[in-house]
Amino acid sequence: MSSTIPYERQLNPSQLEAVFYTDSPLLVLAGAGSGKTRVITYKIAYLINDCNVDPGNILAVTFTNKASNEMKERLESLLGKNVDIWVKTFHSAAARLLRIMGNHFQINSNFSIIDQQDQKALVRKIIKDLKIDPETYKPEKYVYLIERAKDRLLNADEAFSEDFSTDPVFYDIYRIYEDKLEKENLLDFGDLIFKLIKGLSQNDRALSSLKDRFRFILVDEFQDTNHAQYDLIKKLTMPSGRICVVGDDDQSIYGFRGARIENILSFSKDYKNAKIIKLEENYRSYQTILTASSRLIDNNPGRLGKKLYTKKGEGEKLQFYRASSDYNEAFYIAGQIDELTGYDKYTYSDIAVFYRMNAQSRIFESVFSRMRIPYTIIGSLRFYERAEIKDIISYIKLSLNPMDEISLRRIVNKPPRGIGQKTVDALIKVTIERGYPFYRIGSDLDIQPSRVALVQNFLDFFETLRDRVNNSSLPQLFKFLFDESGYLDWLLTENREEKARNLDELYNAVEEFSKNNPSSPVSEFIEEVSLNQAGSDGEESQNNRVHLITLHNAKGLEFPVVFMAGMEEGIFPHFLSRTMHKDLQEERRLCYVGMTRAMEKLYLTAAEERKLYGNSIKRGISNFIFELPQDLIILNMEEGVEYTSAKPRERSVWQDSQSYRYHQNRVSPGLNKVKRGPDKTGAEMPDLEVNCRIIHTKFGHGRVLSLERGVALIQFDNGTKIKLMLQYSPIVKETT
DNA sequence: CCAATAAGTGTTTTT
DNA sequence: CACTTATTGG
Repeated sequence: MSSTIPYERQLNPSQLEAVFYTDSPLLVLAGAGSGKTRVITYKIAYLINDCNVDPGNILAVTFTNKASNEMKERLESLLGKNVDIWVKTFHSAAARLLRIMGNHFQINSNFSIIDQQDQKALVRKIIKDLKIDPETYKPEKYVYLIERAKDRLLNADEAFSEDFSTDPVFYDIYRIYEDKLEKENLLDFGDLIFKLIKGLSQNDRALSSLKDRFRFILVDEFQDTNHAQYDLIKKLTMPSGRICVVGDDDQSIYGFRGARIENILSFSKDYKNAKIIKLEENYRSYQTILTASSRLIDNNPGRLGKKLYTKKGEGEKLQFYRASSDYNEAFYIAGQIDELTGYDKYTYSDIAVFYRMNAQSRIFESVFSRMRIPYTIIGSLRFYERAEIKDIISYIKLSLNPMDEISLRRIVNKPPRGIGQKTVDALIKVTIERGYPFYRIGSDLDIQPSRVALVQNFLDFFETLRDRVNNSSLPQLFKFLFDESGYLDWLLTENREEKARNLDELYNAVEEFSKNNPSSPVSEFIEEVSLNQAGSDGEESQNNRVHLITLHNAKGLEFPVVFMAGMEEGIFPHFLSRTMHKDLQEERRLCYVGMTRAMEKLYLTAAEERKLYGNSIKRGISNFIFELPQDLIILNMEEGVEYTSAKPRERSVWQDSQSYRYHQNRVSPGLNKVKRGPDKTGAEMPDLEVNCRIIHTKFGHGRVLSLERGVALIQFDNGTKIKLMLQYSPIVKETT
């Protein structure tokens, strides 16, 4: 091959086959760590470089914005030049297309995009307006149903005739919801795909021009596509068949959001001449990690089945640790991190702690900062979901789309302007009745005389803002908004300095964006913000920190050392995974995903008692632990803590788990006692004094009673008095 | 209309 | 626990 890219040197035979194969639709079944992103990237490069495909004719779909940025970067370094190619998420691609061609199918192209918070608020309002009880008719439930209906390409009427839900109220709510969005020119996430498909199926010309434009489509993380997304793909690639999808049925973890693992199975039915290539060589983990995780995932029925192998060798056994409390669990992990970074070759950034829910990150934050372990939280408090950020963004959304009631309500009285509920209601009523943007409404507005001037003030400000939106640079616009709206002053007088700091960060993001996209209009920034729920990057560049991250967010990443915390029945697998969408299997896949992120060392930890939402609850060890090959696990635990599975009451939850039966009352024989590594040497003795408060990894909080010759007598808060040799004890001084 | 306080509530994962 | 929503009194 006369190519400038050394494919043969950088890809194995199966990968090469996948990259070069273009004769028919291609499904690449790529196991964890088998280089699937690499395959997609090289394939795109191959198409451009060696097959003379115009980059503009390629559409590559990724699962997150982060992934798409990464892929773009890799691609550019591979081709050695900037390429104008669409590497986007389904949602951002659809949004962009709707902006461009929406006018062909009755979509006003300055629609704004609402997020889940807004959806929920809107549905709650609808429920209240219907005068039914939000207790029994929970907004979350209806948001969920509406989203699923949209995935299935059903509007309210269609859902009704298809008998989509057994709940009759749902159809009323959905209908009103649809109506509201339509009137206010708003689209939710599901609409982006849904409306595009609808438009395309009613407009042949638009469809064929799009097919002509995207002559080759590649989809990453195919197992996480929903019905609508797959439908869109089919619309665009049938009958041409120029499509390549890459996925792994074992890593499908977004079923709760409509992802259909079956899409992988359907692929070769839908595309009759599809070719399937499996990638089974893993380049990431040692064999032990692969063996253990395969055993776990084997418990899922109906898998396509892959046998991952590695040439990296056996590696170490997994470690399991059970602490008495969540607090001690965090301390144990902190202690291990100390050792790993002290004696071993590891740096902080080699290490990640995974957990099931964001709420679990708190305890690590407090323990790590006390133990001076640098950390960064990925994706938790999502930046663009913070109230102050949404407020500012809403001002701009409103100026771009003055019919946006949600945004208007949001900001009309922030900061306080003397415009209350009644006045806003009147304002909106007229807006909707007349169909005019509200700012054109003059004196015929039915409000208290004392409010007229106040409303006028607001409208005047808003006029100026609209002018700025059109005529100022992005940074200027935001500066204007911060200052002239009175928002920043309001925050400062209210003593919300942290929020003010967040606005600074927003300003940085704005500057960054306008530097990278000098010619982009404001609306593009807003769109990026609306679709990029993941939030403030930039933190990512902070070097050498332990990553704290949810299992869902961990997909696609890898770390030399991984801790999976909270391996408790009810936490992971989460107890709601049964009621909401009875999917223990998905939880198991999530566990599999977590485990296969680890390259060298994998620690699983659990607490006997854990505080969640205010009260402490005791839970058994996750059944996932018992599904692993026990001979590949080194067991450690705090004294007095047992290696047992869930309590009977909790266990009844898992009637549907094939495995629970085997583990009833299982108690491990001959455990290792708490094993402390060769840790703290004399060099690192804590500097304590009599009476100071300390924290001990194992025993918790206490106070120093006496000190002599490196031995401290400590009174622990739980009543026990113990003499400890400082040199060997996991003690730190309490710093609060 | 608004700020402060009380009450209550729901507890996963995210484009 | 931490957050949102409802109520009250100014």
